[in-house]
Amino acid sequence: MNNLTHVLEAISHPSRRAILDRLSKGPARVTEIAEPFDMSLNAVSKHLKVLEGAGLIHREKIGREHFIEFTGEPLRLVSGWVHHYEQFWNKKLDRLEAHFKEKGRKKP
Amino acid sequence: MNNLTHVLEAISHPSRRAILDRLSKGPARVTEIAEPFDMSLNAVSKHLKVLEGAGLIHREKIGREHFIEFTGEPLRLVSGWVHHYEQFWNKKLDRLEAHFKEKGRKKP
DNA sequence: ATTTTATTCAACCGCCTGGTTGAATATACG
DNA sequence: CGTATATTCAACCAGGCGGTTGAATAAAAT
Repeated sequence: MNNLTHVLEAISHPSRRAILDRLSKGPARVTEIAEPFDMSLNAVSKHLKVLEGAGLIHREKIGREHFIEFTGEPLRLVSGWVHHYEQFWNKKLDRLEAHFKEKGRKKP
Repeated sequence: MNNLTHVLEAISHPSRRAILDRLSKGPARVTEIAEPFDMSLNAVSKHLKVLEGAGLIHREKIGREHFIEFTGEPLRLVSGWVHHYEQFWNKKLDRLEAHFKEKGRKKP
């Protein structure tokens, strides 16, 4: 499974997006991250593992505490993928026009 | 479940992204879409239903044939979501700087 | 009218996911 | 030392996902 798939699967879960949102405001320990959620610490720990697997967070262990830091770079993949389709909603282009624009041809 | 979640789940599967890629080049019937894939027609039909549920395709039934057309607009949601995080990989900003930029404060 | 074609529906299956609880591990604190 | 804290590991479970096959439906073709 490629990296884009990993990243998309990771961010497709609302709780994981919420975790990323939290982390985008600064690093935090696992317990801190889990605190506002209505689920067990273990569940959050699992979500963090998924995010880590997608490269969206980085973990620094200091003593018994794990400091989790957001790593936005993999989202570049998502941005790149979706960018290909921007022509389909920008400028009210219809599908066919977008197609020809894509191919670099003149409009029919 | 909100719409962004629907869209992200839909595009997180490689086969569905491949289907979207195909459809971005022009509409097609279900059988045509399924042809290049190494899976049953039924499986493709299910994938199309997921994409339809996310609003990423539109279906026009003409006789017994279903013409499937790509609808890029829901990808706007993805673009918008990921846009929030662009600062984390653009301009080599580190996390903290990005944080302060986000808040509109001066750098420390 | 019969047959072929396009598509979905329904049931089934194996596997993964997202959650739980309880134990294990490792570090910090008294 | 013994105990409390931070985190993960392991086992379990319900439910959904992605796939299959076979039947149903509807339209076209002969």
